[in-house]
Amino acid sequence: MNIFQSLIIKKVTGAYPALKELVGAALFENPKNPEFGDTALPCFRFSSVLKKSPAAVAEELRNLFEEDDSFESVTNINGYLNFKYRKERYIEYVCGSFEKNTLFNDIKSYGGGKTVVIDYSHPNVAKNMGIHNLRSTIIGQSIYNIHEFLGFKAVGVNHLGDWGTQFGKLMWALEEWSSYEEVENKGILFLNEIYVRFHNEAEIKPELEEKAREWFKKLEDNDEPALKWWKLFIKVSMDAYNDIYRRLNIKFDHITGESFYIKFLDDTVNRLDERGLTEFSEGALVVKFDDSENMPPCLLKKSDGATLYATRDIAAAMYRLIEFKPNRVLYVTDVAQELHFAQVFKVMEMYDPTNKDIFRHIKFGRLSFPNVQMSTRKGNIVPLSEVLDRARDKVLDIIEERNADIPDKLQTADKIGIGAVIFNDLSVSRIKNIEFDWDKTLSFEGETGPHVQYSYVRIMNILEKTGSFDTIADLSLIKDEFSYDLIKLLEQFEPKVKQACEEYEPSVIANYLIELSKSFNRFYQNNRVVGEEVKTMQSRAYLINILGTVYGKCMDLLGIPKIDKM
RNA sequence: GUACCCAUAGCUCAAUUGGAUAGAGUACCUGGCUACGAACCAGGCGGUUGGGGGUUCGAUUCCCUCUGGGUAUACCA
Repeated sequence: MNIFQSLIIKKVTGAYPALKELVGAALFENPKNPEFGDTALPCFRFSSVLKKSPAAVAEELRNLFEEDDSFESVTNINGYLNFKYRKERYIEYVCGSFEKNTLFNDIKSYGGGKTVVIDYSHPNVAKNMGIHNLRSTIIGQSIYNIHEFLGFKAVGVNHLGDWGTQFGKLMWALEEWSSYEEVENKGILFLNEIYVRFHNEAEIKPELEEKAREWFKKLEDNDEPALKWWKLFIKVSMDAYNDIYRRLNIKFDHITGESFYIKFLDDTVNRLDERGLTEFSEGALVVKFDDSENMPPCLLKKSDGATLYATRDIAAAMYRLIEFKPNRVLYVTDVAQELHFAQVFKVMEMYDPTNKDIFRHIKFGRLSFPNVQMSTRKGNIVPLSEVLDRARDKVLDIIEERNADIPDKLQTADKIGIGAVIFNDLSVSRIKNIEFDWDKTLSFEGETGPHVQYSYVRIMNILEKTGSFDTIADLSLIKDEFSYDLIKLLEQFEPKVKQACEEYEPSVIANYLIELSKSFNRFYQNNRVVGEEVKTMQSRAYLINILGTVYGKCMDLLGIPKIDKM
């Protein structure tokens, strides 16, 4: 809420105390048609309290502002009370709030240091990171960035899939067909090949599955050769993952695989036992839910006594509660795991009712390639590194065509490719399924990553050319509608970032970035900065400088690389 | 079978969380570079918000139902 809106509320509740309970920030709306005004107060909800029609209420309230010189006009249209701010005061107010980063400081206290644990990316060791890992990784990182910016204590967790019989398969296969050195040299793609080959052979010779189980048992028993293989898998995998994380600017505070929680499993099951939550059903140890939950039971142990995915996630959840004392724990995964997390969270709540509001499944829709079925076993997943390389190469072609003389072409192309891939993902609501489309993603026009980066380049070029100056900009020179629209949009920065945080929706910021870009480009078309009369240039450069800060921050929050020249 | 999610312009998506004449991009058709970068700007075309009921001052939004698509559904993760 800005100072004008505070003033409106103060006057309205002063004159009509009965409205006090109804009036709040949520009541103000941005008029659909900017001709109406800068902010609007819908009077529909007041009408029942004051026993008058909305239009009559609006008319009465309008009279309160007859003498008020904070507003250029106050009009009553269809039950909406529309306010036009006194422009120069509004401009001063918005620009002032960005001055010396006071607004940023205000935003940064929003989280109040509350701890939010965010579990994202979590690739499966020895498996190549594919396009299916992409969404979790970049959505998770963006949510992390947003929380951190808003003053939460964000804890990024990479929960590696580093345990299970698939490692037994690899160990047996490598002992037979390969060597430690070969794996070390050829890396993770080689492990994928071996994995596929194992499954092909196992279709003919089912006894191989038994061999794999034997090797996994060796691993569970800390057998030295098995352990050596396993450690190699992790090293080779992390090398590959870190390459991608570096390119995408992904960071974690804790990297702990499933194997880390093995030692807590017995204790976890015991705790649930002590609360009387467990029972045997069809030979398996389960937690059953109330009928109203409409969920199948959560399996803790198979009939053979082995633990399951859910058991490990419950153990991990309990560990995180103790280790991080979080106010919230977010799991950024595919929507397909909805039931799994619903079960795990319910078990956590049954164990301790105060856990009810802590855990959240941040689910997202499928990202698919046209005509590609994902299956690691068949080996036809699309490796993420190849996607990024291909994006870079396609961008490189376009750069050669349009602007061949920029420096660091390869590096720039990589950043544009990455920005394109990230923006393509983050610009739509999480829940939507996305079919990856090269042409759409790498298009340089319209609502795309390259376009967002291009506008930033233009902003920065202006600032580079105006240089810095000591004199204070004369804001009264800002009068045109394009600047004013831009300023109104800049005021939205704080609410937009908060909304993105509350809804765990980076797309809110992506869409805001598009709005900023459009508004800036209109400004750019109609207002020159460089070459104008000094005072005018300074006032415009001042505005563009604020825009650059906000724009750049939004790019940072999404993880879109910033570029000087493109 | 059951549960959850999705359905808005030819296509990809928004819509201030129940508000004003449902908005952008793209595609298509016009017009604009002797310019701080035309990867841009201005204009045009395009809608029974999947169908039908209901709730109310007001529904793309909430409820019911039907249709179409997706996901999950006990010893994989």
